[in-house]
Amino acid sequence: MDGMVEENGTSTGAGPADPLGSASSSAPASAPHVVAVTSIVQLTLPTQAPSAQSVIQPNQQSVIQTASNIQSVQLPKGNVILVSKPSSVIHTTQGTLQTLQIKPEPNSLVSTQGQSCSDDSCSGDESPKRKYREMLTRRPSYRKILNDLGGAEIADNRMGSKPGNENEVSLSSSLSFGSVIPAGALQTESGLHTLAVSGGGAGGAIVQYSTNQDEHFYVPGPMLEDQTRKRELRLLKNREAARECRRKKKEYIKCLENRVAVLENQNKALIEELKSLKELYCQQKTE
DNA sequence: ATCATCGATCGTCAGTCCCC
DNA sequence: GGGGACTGACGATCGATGAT
Repeated sequence: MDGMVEENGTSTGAGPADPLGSASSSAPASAPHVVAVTSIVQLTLPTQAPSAQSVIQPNQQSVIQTASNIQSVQLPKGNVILVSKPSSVIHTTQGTLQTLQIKPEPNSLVSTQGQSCSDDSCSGDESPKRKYREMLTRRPSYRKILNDLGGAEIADNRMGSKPGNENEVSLSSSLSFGSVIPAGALQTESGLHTLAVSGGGAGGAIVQYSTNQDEHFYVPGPMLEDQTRKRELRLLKNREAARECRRKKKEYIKCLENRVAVLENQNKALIEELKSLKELYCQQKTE
């Protein structure tokens, strides 16, 4: 999922997995596409309102893109339309003058070059097995994805969490390692039992309880101090890592939602433009 | 007021990845 | 290979909401 779309809808990179990016990079430079031209008509489409500006800017990865700014294509009846439309959603990398090939196939909307590939599925030697393998491989971590997005600067707005938990019981004044205490003495609201025990090391120790058969807690002896300290540290780190991971996951999902919105807008605009082009074509045809 | 349900959040475990 | 980081999965908890 490289090359994600940021909130403003601009692509941040031409990542290989970006469906927009992959659609545009395959056009050979300046390949002419004049086929059996019988007549050429140049149209100038009415300029649209600013709100209807192209969603695909010239410096963007366009869904429909060529290397040259004038291109001819074959229409079903042999006519060629040169479209000059300043705010067209169909841009070249260098200009906005471009021709369209309206292919006879019903499913093909707009194509230059005769290759209407707009996703990764058309990349030649990609076998289905290979694609499945890639699907099954672990996707990049949220950290990587967000780094690629340039969103790594997402503020460290950690949720004011503090290490330790609400039910930590400090009995440092009365406990020592090896103590055995009644279970009832450690009741907490949620039933979690973590003891803070002083002595036996620098700054005391956090230990997990254990119970013996007759419902007493056993405070581990000094030999377990290191183990329990390490465990507590590991749990603490993992706790914070889980928080961070969830935060990144939320960001990632937000990005995906934004991307969906942008692509929906693009799709809408393209459909509208195609509609108007078809109308123009029909007009020309009837004349 | 009480109960059931649902969604969100959290902590923990386990598996995987990645760097040294 | 070892250790740390990351993340999916699971269960527990909590608050909101609707039904009774």
